[in-house]
Amino acid sequence: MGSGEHKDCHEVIMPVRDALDVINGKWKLPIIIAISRGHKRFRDIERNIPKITSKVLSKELKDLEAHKLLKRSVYDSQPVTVEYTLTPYAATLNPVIEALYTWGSQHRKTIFGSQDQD
Amino acid sequence: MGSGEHKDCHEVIMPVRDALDVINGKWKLPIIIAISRGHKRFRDIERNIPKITSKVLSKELKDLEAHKLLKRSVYDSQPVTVEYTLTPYAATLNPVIEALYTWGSQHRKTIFGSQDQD
DNA sequence: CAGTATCCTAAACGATACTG
DNA sequence: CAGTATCGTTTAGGATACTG
Repeated sequence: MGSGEHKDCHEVIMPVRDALDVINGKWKLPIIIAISRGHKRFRDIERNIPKITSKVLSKELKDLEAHKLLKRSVYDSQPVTVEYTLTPYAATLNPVIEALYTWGSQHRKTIFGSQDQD
Repeated sequence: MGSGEHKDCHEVIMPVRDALDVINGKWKLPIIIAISRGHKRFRDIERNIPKITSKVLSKELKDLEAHKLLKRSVYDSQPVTVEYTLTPYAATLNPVIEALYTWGSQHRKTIFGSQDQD
C-alpha cells in the first residue's frame, strides 16, 4: 500500500542484516579465511589469527558449524586429530570477503594517510 | 622468511578486520542504507530502521561521522533542522553492501528452506 | 523534532589455568 | 593437540523517560 517509498529501504536492510548476523564479530571471517588458506587444525588456525584465544576460537568454530559454514571432522588416528574444513556453502561468502578485503585495504591506506592506527 | 606459507593469511585477514571494525554491529550498514535511500532526518532514519532506538541511532551516527562516512548538517531554519548525508567516501562501501545484500538474500532463502527465522 | 540521561542485561572479548 | 573452566572487563544493545 499507498506510498511504497520507504518499503524498498527495508527490502535492502533485511538481507544485509541477515548476512551481518552470520559474519558478525571480529573473528568469523578471519577464521574462514584461515581455514580457506589450508589451516585445518585447531592450533594451526589459532596460530594464524592474531590475538585470538582458545576459548573464543572454540566458540566461534561452533557458531560457524551451526551456520553450516564449516565441518568438524574427527579422525581416529594416533592420537585423535580434528580437522575443520569449509563447506561448499562457505564458498558463497567469497564475494563478501573480497569486497571487504578490497574496501579494507583501501580504507587502511586512507587512514594511514591522515592518522595512526593499529 | 623460509616458508612464507601462512604469511599471506595475515595479508588477507588484516584488511578484512579493518573493514569489519568500521561496519561492525547490527546498525551501521542499515543506517547507511537508510540515508542512501533519501532518509536524512533523525526521526526519518529511525522510523526506517526496524527496532532501532534513539539512543543507539545517536551513538551510531556519531561513530559513522567519526569514520567520515557521513556528515551532520545543522540548518538554521524554523525550527532548526538537522540532516545527515553520506560522504562520497561512503559510496565506496557500495560493493560491500551489495555483496552482503546478495549473500543475505540467498542465505535467507536457504534458512527458510529448512527452518524458521525472524 | 533531535536528541540525552539512566539504568540495565546479555554478549563479546580477554587472561590464565587446566584436562584427556 | 584440542579443547574446557573460571574469572573478569568491556561493549553492544535495549527500555524508559526526559529535555530544548
